[in-house]
Amino acid sequence: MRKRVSMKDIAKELQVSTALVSYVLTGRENEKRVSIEMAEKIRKVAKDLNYKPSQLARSLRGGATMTIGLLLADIANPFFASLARIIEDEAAKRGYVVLIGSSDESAEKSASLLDTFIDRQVDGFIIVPTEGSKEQIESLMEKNNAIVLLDRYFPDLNTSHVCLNNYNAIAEATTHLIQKGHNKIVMFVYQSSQIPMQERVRGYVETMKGLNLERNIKVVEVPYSFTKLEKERLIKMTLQNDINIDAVIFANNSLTIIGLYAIYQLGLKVPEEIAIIGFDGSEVFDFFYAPLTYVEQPLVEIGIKSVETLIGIIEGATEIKQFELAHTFHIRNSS
Amino acid sequence: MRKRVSMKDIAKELQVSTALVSYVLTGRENEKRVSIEMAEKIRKVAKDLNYKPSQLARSLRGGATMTIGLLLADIANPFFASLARIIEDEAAKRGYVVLIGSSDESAEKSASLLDTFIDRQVDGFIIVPTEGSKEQIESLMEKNNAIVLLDRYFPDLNTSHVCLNNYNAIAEATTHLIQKGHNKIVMFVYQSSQIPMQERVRGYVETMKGLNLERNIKVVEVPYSFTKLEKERLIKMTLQNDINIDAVIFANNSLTIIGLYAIYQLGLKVPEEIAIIGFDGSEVFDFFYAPLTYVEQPLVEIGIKSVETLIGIIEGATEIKQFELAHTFHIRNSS
DNA sequence: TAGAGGTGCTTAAACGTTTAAGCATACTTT
DNA sequence: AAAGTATGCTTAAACGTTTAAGCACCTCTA
Repeated sequence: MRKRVSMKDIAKELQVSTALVSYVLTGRENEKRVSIEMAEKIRKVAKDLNYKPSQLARSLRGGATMTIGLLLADIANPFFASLARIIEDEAAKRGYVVLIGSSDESAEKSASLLDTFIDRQVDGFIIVPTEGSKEQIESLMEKNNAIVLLDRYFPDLNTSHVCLNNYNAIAEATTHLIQKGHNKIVMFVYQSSQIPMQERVRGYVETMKGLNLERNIKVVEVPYSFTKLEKERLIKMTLQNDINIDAVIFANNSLTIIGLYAIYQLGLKVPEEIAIIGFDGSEVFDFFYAPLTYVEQPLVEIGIKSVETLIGIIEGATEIKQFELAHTFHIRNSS
Repeated sequence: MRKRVSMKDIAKELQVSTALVSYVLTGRENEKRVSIEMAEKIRKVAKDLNYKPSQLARSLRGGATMTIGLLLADIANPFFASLARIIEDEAAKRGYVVLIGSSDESAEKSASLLDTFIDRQVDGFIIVPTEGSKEQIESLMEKNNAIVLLDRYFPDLNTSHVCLNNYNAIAEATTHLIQKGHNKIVMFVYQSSQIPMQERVRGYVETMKGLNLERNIKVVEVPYSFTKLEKERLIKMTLQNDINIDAVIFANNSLTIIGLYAIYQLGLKVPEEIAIIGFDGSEVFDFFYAPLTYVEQPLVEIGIKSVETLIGIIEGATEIKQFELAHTFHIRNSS
């Protein structure tokens, strides 16, 4: 790599100090009373030499790296990939660059990725917290880092967050199924103490209770650590063992897709033998033999709000903002 | 944010020079003849103060940022998302961090993202080049940057690259269809002068010629700029207007998925009325009413090879490495 | 006993910015 | 004519590392 062109080179060329060059190239020539002629000369030489400021030096000196650390569960998961895309675009608009990491829902990986982000001195964090990462978040908070939690949060941690109103989403789905005449509804969720799952369960449970279907409540907890095949088997067994089940709600995207494999293999008629409600949307939902009714999250809004909020904090905002955004419910053939 | 702990703090604490601290903490205490006792003390204080080196300062001084710029077409596309995941993991293993950008196949966005990468002084680039970005790559090459092209390349540019052996992949697919008794095979590709598309077309055309089916050759070029709906419409019209068509090959992932929507809407029986071969795999392929026969790319191998090659170049390798990796052909119900 | 060599440390510059402080010089004002 | 102020620039330190060069001091060898 050829030697970088630095302010020093421009300064030398014009026999002036680097201070002057800095003033002009950061657009503070008026404030710093640089003569118009000199400003022009500096800009010209900068252009001629194809000068590019070193973000590195700027960051070292100024403290800000204009970098955001984004910790997701898995970037290969379409839900997070889309979110990442939106966040990157939004961040780029504001001059920020995004470092992405995938925790795979492991607290260990989460810790190690957060450490990397710290080493890189990111200005702020957007985090989809995994189970068991509460202490990590707390430790970041103690050090006064800018943080926005995404998709999930810890109720006893006073952080900004952006997520879905999970209760409402599932409550509407449950109500819809009941109105359609289903009442033996089973819900598949990930075994998780995290708020979103809890809220989704609550949305289901309370709605069932409210319509006097308490005795029909059935929540199946699928361990996240299961392989795809094990999850599929658990779903199949559940549906086979209780033939009264006439509807299922899958509490998230990957469970929905795995669930579809299970139902497909069981050869169940949808929605006659079983109605299905999925989560987050996917092309798969369109191609399943009964196009799926599903809950859609407002991805764009979630992405933009999280970046906005984070940059707000980075720039000094102290107010804690907690967004619970509204879902969209798409009714199609599976219910 | 609390003030950072720097080497200076450690040095002050022990009344020594920062040089000594640096020698110890970068593990060169022997080489630099630091006494064992002193080394121990320094390590202890570093730990007590929870010292974290500043990558920023290190980079500024040393030149290397331990950062890779990864330019994709679109991170929200599952193919690229999976690739990104593999590349990140592989890079992380070697101490590198990855900056990701999505060009949307636009040369302008590509230029602007590459500029961002340059500003951030990435040590190397992994690039899925878009049409019209040849000059950008050339300009990077002139400045002696470490570059690996991914998925595509420019034949007259002497860069390292990692991609699929596209010719073989489509040749096998074509042969398979013909063996199954299809001979009016149409291929849908993106309008693109890029090598991979050209090679895929060549794989189809030469195979057809080789089996005396020259007059049946039909390649439909879909403009990338079309909306999803326009693409779908073009595919539908093609299949409706020529009722002799008995098989289709979709030359990439997104065309396959859009094509499936089209075929689904036309209500064609698969493979009786039309056989289908898809590209890259997707859960959708499993749920289509005839699970799809498709060409799979060796994602993991592609990802790892590209990182390996790039880091090789960063570390001084001058040899140009060009990989054309082998596909896997999955035969299922659609053909 | 002088020189060679080893040991354990320090000094100071360098990477490329930003920025507070200061210094001439010229022009106004009273 | 002295004081004030505006103009246009420079100086030098700072951010947190790395590293070449050098300085004492000690021990060995011939």
